[in-house]
Amino acid sequence: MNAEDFMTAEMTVLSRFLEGKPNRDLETTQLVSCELLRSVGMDSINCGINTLQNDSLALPVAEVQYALSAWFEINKREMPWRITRNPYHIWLSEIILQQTRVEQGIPYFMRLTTRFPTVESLSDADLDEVLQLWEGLGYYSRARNLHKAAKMIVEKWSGLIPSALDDLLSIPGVGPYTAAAISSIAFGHPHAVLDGNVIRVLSRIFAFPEDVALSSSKQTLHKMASALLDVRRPGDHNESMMELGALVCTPKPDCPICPVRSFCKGFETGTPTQFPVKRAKKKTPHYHIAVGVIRDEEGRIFIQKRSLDSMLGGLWEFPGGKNESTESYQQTCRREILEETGMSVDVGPLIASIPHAYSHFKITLHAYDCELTSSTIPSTALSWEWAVNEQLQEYAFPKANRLLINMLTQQESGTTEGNND
DNA sequence: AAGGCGGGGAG
DNA sequence: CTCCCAGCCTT
Repeated sequence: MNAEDFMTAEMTVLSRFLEGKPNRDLETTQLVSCELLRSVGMDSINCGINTLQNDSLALPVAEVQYALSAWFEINKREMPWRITRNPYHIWLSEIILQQTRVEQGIPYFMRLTTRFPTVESLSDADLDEVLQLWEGLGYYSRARNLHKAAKMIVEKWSGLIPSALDDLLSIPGVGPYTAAAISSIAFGHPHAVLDGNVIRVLSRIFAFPEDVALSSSKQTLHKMASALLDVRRPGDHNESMMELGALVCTPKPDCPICPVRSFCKGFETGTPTQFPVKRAKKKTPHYHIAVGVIRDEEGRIFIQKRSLDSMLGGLWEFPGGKNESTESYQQTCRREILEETGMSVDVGPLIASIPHAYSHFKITLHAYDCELTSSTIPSTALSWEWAVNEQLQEYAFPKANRLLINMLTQQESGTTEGNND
């Protein structure tokens, strides 16, 4: 087909789409080839609902692309990183958005780009400051890798984000998704992204019957995404797939308003929510953590910095640790503080018990008022500080620790200002 | 291939 | 409560 015929075909497809008459049998539309489907085993998979047929799975790619682009232009949300193609901003936004909702990430993007307008300014910063700006966003290895990556980009590429997939993949914190996203959105290179949204959309369109966590499934889904990619506008296409997954093809999908429902096997069979197929995850354990609030003679509070390679690495915390169930929480508190810092304390009254959920376990943080009984200088391998209340705002703390700090601050202001109740 | 790694919003 | 989000890294 020559270019002119292709244009004509596209116009035909578009006008039919706009008339609400998508037509699977248009001979001018590109089809996801049966060869592709066969190569990934989709022609003979019994998904338990019905046996999938090549014909019922073949997608008119041009129609789907038009449906997606038309929907996207009308429905896309405004985001601060959508007003630019500055690769640095695209990179930063993609790191922020890993496992993170757009609404949650926006204020962090604004603060980080304001404080660090360039890769150089980010690479020159202290990791502590980056972590402080990242506090509350979770997955702190992203912040550590971001900082490490900035230094690498300055050294290796003179501060310019590379555009080639292999170069991007060599950057700490940049994996297959992020590399394809930066490459396509910032540089217009034809790489399809495969994230949680795209996996959901594609697994429903194709009624993909296998566990999407398997690497073989990822490969298959990526081939599908690549076959569907609109190489004339890769970035917009990728964003439209993800936006569809975020706004329409959600865990509880709104199929009646979906622009591609007429191409969707999941919709056709009335069982879109059966996809994507995921194995049940095991339930999370619940730990009890006891920590101590220790003040010196000047009323400053003891805090320590978590090891960089640990969970919540680089953040600050109150000393303490996990209860071993053969002991009381007070005993846990005393034992852990001695082990971690070498300081002996008398454990006083309970200040608060704060519940908190992590992704793979739950904790209750029991905080005790502690009295230092040894004059020993803390002999911990970790960094530590005696900090006054105002300073506590300048350190990065995990969520449960931050809640405790807020309670301490409230207590203090309540006693100094006098309680009217 | 499997598990670790945060926090928040939706239902 | 549960689910899951513009995933990456280590083992």
